[in-house]
Amino acid sequence: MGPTLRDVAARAGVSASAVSRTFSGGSVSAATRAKVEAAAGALGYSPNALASSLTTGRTKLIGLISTNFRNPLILEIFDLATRRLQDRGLRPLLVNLPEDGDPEAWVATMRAYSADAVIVASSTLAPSFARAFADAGLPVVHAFGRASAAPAVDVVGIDNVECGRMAARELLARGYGRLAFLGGPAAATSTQDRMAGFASAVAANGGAATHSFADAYTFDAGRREMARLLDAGAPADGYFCGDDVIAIGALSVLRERGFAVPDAVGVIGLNGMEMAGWASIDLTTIAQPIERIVDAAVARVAAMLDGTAGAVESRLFPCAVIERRTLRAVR
Amino acid sequence: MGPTLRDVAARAGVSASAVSRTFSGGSVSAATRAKVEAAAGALGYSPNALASSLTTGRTKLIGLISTNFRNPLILEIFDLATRRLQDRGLRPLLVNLPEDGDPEAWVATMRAYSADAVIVASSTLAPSFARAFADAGLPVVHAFGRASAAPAVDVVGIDNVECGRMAARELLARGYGRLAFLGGPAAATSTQDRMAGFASAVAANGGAATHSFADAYTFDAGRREMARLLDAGAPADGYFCGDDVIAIGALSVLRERGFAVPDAVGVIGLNGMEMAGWASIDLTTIAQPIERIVDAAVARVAAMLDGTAGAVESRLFPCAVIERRTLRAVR
DNA sequence: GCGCGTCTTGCAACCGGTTGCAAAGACGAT
DNA sequence: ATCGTCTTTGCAACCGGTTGCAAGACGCGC
Repeated sequence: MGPTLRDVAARAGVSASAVSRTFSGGSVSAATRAKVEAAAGALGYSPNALASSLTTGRTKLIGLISTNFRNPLILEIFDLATRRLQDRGLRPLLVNLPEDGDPEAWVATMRAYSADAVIVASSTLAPSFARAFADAGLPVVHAFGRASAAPAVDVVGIDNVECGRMAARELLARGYGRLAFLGGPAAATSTQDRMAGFASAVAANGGAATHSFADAYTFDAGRREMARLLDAGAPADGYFCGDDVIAIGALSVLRERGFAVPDAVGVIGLNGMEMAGWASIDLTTIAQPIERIVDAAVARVAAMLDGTAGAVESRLFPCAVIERRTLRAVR
Repeated sequence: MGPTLRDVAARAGVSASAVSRTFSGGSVSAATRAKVEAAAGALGYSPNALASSLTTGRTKLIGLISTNFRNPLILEIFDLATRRLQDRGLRPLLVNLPEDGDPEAWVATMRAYSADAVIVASSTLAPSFARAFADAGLPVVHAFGRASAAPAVDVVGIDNVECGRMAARELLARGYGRLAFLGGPAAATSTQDRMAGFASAVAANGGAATHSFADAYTFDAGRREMARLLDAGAPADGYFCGDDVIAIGALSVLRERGFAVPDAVGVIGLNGMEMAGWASIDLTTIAQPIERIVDAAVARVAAMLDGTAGAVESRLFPCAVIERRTLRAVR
């Protein structure tokens, strides 16, 4: 399509190697560099990154793989991740993983494009998904993934079990007595971990929590599941929702049906997405430090490419409760 | 890294060409194909798409360039666009365009990666931005862009001027008399067009509309601007907000300050994003047919790659008002 | 002017596929 | 058995850069 390195070489009256070296930081005399740059400028030459990747083995392409393209939280993640990658000269190759996400097809895709590394950004995928990339020799970081004592791949995220406990403590401290976990899809590792932590803390307090699951990370799924719970009778008075969007949906049903929130019924979410703070919503939630997580994930990937990354590790950042108006005051 | 085509050829006892042809749909005998596939399977071979792009000139990489990574609407667009591209075997190379978006750097990036085409998904960027890609010989579609009578690049989107008129008609029909346009950033082409249509329809009715601009497509920016308007006195009673997120922010201030929405003050948004329909928000808005637009943009790109695309064109889809609870009934 | 070390340069091979071309092979008809 | 046609196959050149190597240019001290 455009002019090639040899075109530039011919016009500048130097060899192809000289041109290559001026563009890839090799050692070239000032005179040669000037000639090459003049010729390249005149021709409108720009080096073909893919051709060079053939010999260097580096494409600067980073697979950015995610599910949940419906959850607004992921947009904050994309915004940060793309910025950070771009700042380092890396290019995100975006993958919208279908529900039935078979890793193999995507491993093959990433290999076909010689991605330098892969960031799996998902709190729902099992560790085995990310491991498939590692097994194929692709550097991989699982952002928002489940940590493990003997990790097979790098994980950067939060301690979902601890978040579950934290939610239980908040609800109990405010005198809510009949607690329920209203999670996201049951298959998600984050749902399982949050539920486990929640249940254990409730049990430690001598209580018992019920649990149920919305079938997606959407407002409507949250609404449907809360409506179902209310219709089924014997509702709880303290809900821990495994995601803010679901919490917002659940909240809308509670308010519609005349439950006094937070006095009669309390709701706490998880994620800390921007909309939870919108005036008409005002959801008390456990916020994830998204920026720190994404920064750490990208930094880790960059370190892997430099070869300065150490052993595989799980890095978890602390979450914090953001108090708003869906839980009453501590008694 | 992985095994190469020649490794497979050696193991299968055939030439490299035979392997290449089995994988890229050339004519090969059944016997050879079987041998090659067996060898490839045993070796775990997967073809290097980038190497083949060198000779074929096709990478199946599609630049997906956007601004506004903070507006939830863009997530719906990403979800659809990535799905549609993936369905066609195309790979989105995502670009988060910085504020000071100089096209040249990104044209160079797209050329460096030999992107087959570029989709610019933004209602704020000027036509000249997309044109820079076309000028560099890259097929480009501007989704959500400004149409033109003599288009230089393909545009798929909506008629923002007509949307402005539509908003004015809705407000007037419901008896709101003092109308105001509260747009997004003034530099955005969509803001300018929506305002122009709004002003012209109000003028045609013998009235006059005021206008002002939020400085970003965010809840907070909408809040700030509406608060400023109210503080400045002489507020309007019918607002057309150039974006749903801004409308939701503006609405929150109105409700906080005790204005009766929709009886005393009406608000109509634009976009039709999912959250506008959430129970506690219930924003009347003009919905863009996002799915049709994205489908058309991707289809157009695919046609360009096939060489079946005709002349450059602007394709606009109709918008429709979604009635909710921020405008009173038609009088 | 000479010898030596350092820097710059070009050649040529290579990265991993693709493809035009001609030779080889398969097959049916005569 | 011969001929002609069609298909399959391998060779070798090529896509656009990179890089090891050796030769050439240059500067410096003696």
